[in-house]
Amino acid sequence: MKPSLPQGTRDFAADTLRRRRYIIETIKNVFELYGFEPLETPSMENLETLMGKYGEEGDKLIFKILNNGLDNPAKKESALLNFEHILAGKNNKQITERALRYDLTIPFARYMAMNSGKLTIPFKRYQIQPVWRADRPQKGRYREFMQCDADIAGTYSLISDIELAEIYIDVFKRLKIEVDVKLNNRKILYALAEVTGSVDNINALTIAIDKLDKIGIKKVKEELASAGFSENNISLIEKYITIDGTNSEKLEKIEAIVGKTESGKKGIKELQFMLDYLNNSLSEDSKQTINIDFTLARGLNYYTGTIYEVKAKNVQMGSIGGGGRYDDLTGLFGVPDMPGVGISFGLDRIYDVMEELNLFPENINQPTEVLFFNLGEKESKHAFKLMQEMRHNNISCELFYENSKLDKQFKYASRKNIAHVVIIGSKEMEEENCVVKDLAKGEQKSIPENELLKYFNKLSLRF
RNA sequence: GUGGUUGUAGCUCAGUUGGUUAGAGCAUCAGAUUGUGAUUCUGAGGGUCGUGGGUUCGAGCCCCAUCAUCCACCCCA
Repeated sequence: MKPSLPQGTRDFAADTLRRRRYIIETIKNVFELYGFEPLETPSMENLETLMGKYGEEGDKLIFKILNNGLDNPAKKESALLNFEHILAGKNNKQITERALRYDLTIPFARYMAMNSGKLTIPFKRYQIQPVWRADRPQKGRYREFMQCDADIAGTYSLISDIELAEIYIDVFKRLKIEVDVKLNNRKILYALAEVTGSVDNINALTIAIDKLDKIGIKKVKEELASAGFSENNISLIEKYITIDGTNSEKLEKIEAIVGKTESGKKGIKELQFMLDYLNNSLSEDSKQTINIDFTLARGLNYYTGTIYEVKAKNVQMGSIGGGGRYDDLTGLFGVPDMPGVGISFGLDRIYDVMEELNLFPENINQPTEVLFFNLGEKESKHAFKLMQEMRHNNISCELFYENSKLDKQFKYASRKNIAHVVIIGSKEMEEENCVVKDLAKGEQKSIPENELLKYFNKLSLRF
């Protein structure tokens, strides 16, 4: 059998993994700075936990797990019958009742619903785990990818929404990625639907305007027309989506369009509140990265208030983060009145962006620091003891396993990017010293054995 | 889910309108030299041409299917 990987999945070798961990650590550190606590949930959920939460398209992209025991001959007939339901596009518990998680928000909601009595409310959790989607892979899109989520559940306070925006800014500043953090509010989108009499058709409306920066105003209008919007409404929508200026100018202009409806008023007020806080706390630089964008819609249909989306500048890539406020997430699981707000970082896309823009620090790899050469039986035994002493003092070392020719041992060191080699041959053993060579500089010196540890400690190779 | 691209040695690729034993560079391994490495020289191994069918006297090349890849759409991180 020829080994291969399932579509859209990847192995990660050391170099990649170290860089991924660098990003994860950065995100994790910021999450913890803001008081979030870690949580992990199983890779699979009951199918009914996930179905219907991500819209029709989303349901199709959920990886479903086939039940065991379907090959039981005694149940063949009912299995065939049940499979008919699957073919008809319906789910059937007898065939599949579990699925791989599609995101981290719904599992979190499920967890909240199951533990609402025990948790300290508001509950702030972060979760960094892979998710799976049965999408066709393409640039920046994988079937297995890592999400890094932070959610706050149990408060309507917009301070939590504001904190999440700050987290986006902090993380990307630390990673040195220039970003555009887009902000909108679902209530404003809803208000637009109201004033254009398309509340029932809000999905078509949001999908169309969300595409503005991709397909342009003309095509958006065409799409609206074919979705049945009247000319009057289309020109109103055009006014809406072409609003420009500074953030506060945008808020002023939107007033004229949706300011008369209840939800419009509310949405504007909420955004205004957030902006006031952000303008007060952010540095001048960071203020520029926050941008109100009324065309931002986001597909997930459980959002009800603030919505976020982050795009990297100077690179062609889908959004590298997104999130929003949902005022009733656990309601679906029988626990009412549990509002929340959350954001997600797309690790894999962040990685791709950093790779493309060359943003990873040089010294991110922490290979072995010292390689002890193997120059024979007695010599290696002696070297081994010295090496263990170094290891116990947190210096990562290796001893070459075979007594091979020196050039082979040198090659191993340079291929593994090991900075120093220690050579102990019979001469050195007699004289109780060793030769330390810096491979990058090509310099070497003789050091007494008992000063070896001190020597490397001084170099303080770790960062 | 729809459409297209690509798949030849460990890696990057070449391979004429179908025509004998499928090539190169790099890498690998062995040997030649030095108790001190990215140099040089010599030699070697390694491919059921993604997989399975078909057309043909003959297929790496043509046809079909399938798997994977990259990309666009849909949607999304």
